[in-house]
Amino acid sequence: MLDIKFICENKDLVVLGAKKKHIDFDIEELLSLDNSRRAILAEVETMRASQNTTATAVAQATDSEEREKMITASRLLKDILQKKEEELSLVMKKWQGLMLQVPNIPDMSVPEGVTDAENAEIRTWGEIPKFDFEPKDQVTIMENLDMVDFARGTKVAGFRGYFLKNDATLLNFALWQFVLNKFVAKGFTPMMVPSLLKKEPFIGTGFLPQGEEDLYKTQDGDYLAGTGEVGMMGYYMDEVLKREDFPKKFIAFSPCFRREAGSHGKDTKGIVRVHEFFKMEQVVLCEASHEETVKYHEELTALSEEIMQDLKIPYRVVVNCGGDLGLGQVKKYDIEAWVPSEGKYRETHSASYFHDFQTRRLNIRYKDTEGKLRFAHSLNDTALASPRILVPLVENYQNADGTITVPEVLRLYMGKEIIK
RNA sequence: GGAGAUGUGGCUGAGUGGUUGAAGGCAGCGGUUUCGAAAACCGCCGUGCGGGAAACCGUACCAGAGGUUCAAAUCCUCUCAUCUCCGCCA
Repeated sequence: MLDIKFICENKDLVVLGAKKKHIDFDIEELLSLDNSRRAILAEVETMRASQNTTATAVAQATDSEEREKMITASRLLKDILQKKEEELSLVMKKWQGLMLQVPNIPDMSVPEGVTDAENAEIRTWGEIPKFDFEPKDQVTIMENLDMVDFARGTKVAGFRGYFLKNDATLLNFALWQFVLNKFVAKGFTPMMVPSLLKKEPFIGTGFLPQGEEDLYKTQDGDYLAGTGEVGMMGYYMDEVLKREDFPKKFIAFSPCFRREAGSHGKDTKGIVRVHEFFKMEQVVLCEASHEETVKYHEELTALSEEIMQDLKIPYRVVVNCGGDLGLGQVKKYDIEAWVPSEGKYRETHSASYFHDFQTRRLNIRYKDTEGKLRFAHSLNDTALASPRILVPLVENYQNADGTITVPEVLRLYMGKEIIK
């Protein structure tokens, strides 16, 4: 959410921002609604003031006739006031609905574009492996080694269902432990966060109301989160934090659930796109300063890259184009890992910052050096998402005989060097 | 799931319809005193929204949502949370 005062004063910026994100948004409707909101509010408050004055006078009145007169007058005004209040509440509801639709303004450095095809590569890392044999794809490799069971996965869990087995399970736990240790060593607070959540943190983080079709919903009106960011950001909802405690850095582990409503035909084979997976997410809250935000954005991205470098998986970093940004995101980098069987890079990490878009909705504040309450800034970035990460891992590490070499950094946790 | 109790500001704790944004205490901030500190004393000390250049004015907020009333922290209804007991359970 943006500040309504900011929207009023920077109409052109907001319009250009929405355009760059290719999000349809009628600012004139909001601005005119905001005018009526203020006008009606002024009327209501004037009437309330009058009622309050009368109530005080009634309480102090000694003359009973005078008293009755005042009560009658107040009764009359009450009806008019109630009608105005209803009008105000209707306008407010509509106003709030529109306010939730205003997209955050993308950074200057975000490239123009509509889809992820127009994301701009900013760097690559690692050598694309040259196999002296025909490299197999994730499904073949893992099924041959009895690491995954899709047939029973779909039997039990339906479309996109899967079981990880044997060394895939061990590999997964090795990855979690490796990543967790790294982030704890770097001062991040390790968290296990809930995924079954009330709607407020979803609205707060920007996943609702727009993204509802991609969320699973319970019969109690709760939703399942598609990322630990939702629960982690909700953690400090409606709180005032200490400025001295910034930056707050978390590494949040959680199960993630996505309906993949918009991508029915995509990635139907394997474990790239599944309804249920696990993720460690980096989440940072910092002071409301663009410079601070940019600093941490680069830092978080570098940490994700460090994991890929430790794992020695070739990747590239792209800066996402305007059309590929979410409602609240100001700027986003994706890390894409090389997938040999597809001959291209596939997204494994995503690092975004939001300025105070999320914290304003979540009401997460702190006192600045002048004692003024301000909304904090928030950022998040994937540390590791699994099982997707297994795809580039097993494909890049496959051997001619069908075995997989375990990345060096995982051997300690995995207890073996070769998966065969 | 059943029974009961509770929910007031950063904390503690008064307040059962009328000038209560809310006594008192603690914490915090500023000052007097002191070489400095402690103690003591004095003052300040919530947030959102609207208006205003500002001082400030108005309005709303006593878990949340509705209702009764000229007037609600106070009365009524529902919801949520916490605590105690029982049941169930990883």
